[in-house]
Amino acid sequence: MLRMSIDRIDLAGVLRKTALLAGLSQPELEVLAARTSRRRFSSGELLFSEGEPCNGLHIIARGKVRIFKTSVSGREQVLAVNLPGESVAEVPVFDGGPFPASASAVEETEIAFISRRDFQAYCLEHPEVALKVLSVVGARLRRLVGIIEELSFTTIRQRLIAALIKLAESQGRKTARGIEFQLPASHQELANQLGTVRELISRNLMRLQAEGLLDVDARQIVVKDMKGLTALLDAAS
Amino acid sequence: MLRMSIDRIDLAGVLRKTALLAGLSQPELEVLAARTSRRRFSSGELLFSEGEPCNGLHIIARGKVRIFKTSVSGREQVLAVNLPGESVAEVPVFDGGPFPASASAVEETEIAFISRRDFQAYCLEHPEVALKVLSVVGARLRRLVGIIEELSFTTIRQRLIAALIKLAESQGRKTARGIEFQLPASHQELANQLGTVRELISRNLMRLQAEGLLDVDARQIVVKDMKGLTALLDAAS
DNA sequence: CGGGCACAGCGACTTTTGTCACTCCGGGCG
DNA sequence: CGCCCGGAGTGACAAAAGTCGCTGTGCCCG
Repeated sequence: MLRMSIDRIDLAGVLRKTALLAGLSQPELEVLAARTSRRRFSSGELLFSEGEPCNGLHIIARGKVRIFKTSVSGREQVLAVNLPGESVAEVPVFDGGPFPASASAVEETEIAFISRRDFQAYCLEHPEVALKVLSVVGARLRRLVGIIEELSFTTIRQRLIAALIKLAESQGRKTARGIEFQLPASHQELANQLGTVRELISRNLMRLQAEGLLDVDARQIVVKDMKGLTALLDAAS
Repeated sequence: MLRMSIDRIDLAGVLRKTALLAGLSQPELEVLAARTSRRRFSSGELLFSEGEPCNGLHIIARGKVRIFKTSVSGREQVLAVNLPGESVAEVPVFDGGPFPASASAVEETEIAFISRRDFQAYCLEHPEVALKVLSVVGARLRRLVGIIEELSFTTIRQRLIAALIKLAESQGRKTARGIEFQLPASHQELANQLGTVRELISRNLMRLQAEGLLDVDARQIVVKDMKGLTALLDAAS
């Protein structure tokens, strides 16, 4: 019983931190929390698979979730990676259709789960929440359009360069040798995110190294010539 | 004055037929219609361009609208083609951001336009409309995911075959020679929709003809071997 | 400590895709 | 009538992407 109540309080705290529900009062959060269940997933585990029916909203309380499509030949294309406070699969909650993609936990992950009916009902009573959902879905849609743009207009080399620049800016430490950082994932996973295969990541990294722009040592990257790198992006070949 | 009132009635009729607003009562439609303005676009004209701020919802009363991205090198990727009764650019209306893509009229087109503030306010008063918007946006998102899947996993040949099959099923007439139909657009436009260039459409059509699956005569297509065609799709190389 | 495994590097190809530069054809129009 | 134009077919390439098959290298685990 005590255990139960601790869970509840905890859940309300989680819900308060989600973009979707930010700004709701404590009592309102409690109401939702009471209707929320927890689910735990270990690293690599599937939250759900493409095509399955969806019966509720997933909110990430802890961990990291990867949304992706799988091809018949086993290739994957990552559509998004979501962090705590973000929600997953908002769309099928509202249009009643199946999941458009699969989701897996990248690390040990905890999910707060609200059933479709409860959340829909809640939105009807709180139209401002519906509008929040709409803007979250909007952000998702913009990212998808961005992915399409990349896939359709750029080469893998350019996508890789863009990803490296983004990483350098967000994670990089300046050292005497240049801007240093670690690749956040295996080549395989990077390939999945950029829409290609492992080998091309490897090759293109080597090529950039040969051109003197990078130093690559396993996952450790040193950007030696940031200017040159960004220049390659603008030069749309 | 009479002219004005005819317009109003007409507008309410248009609004009633849109998926977003289906099910609203006549008086409600009138209220919205009163806040709606008309815009006319001739074939090829731009409704708006990617990156511009968005100040309202576009509902297609008549005509056909093409949503697309443009690359620096001038290539285009079509994201959607929308018909009367459908809305365009729902997302930026709600998240306040700029248009994620451009839109042009494919033919003579008439738009009913509702300002952002008016439509948002309306959604707050009628939460069920917000949910409708959500499911329309959801459908859009699903199609984008489909495009990503195609771009990431399939070759142009396969995309073309898929498109031909879809056309054959929706537009085809059975004749002695096979299933006949006309390509709905120029090779250039088809290329824009499949994310490639004109030449590849041409070549791949020729190749399918050489393989005996099709007869191509300018835009006239005769599918001689539907089975063979669908077989090529399933055979994921 | 030996084996299994995930990850990465790499050579040798094959296919696909994209680019250029023409040619051809069928209107429409001055 | 002669010309211009947009749409389409095409050959010759060049580049990018993908496939196979191995090798090497840590690392965990029995």
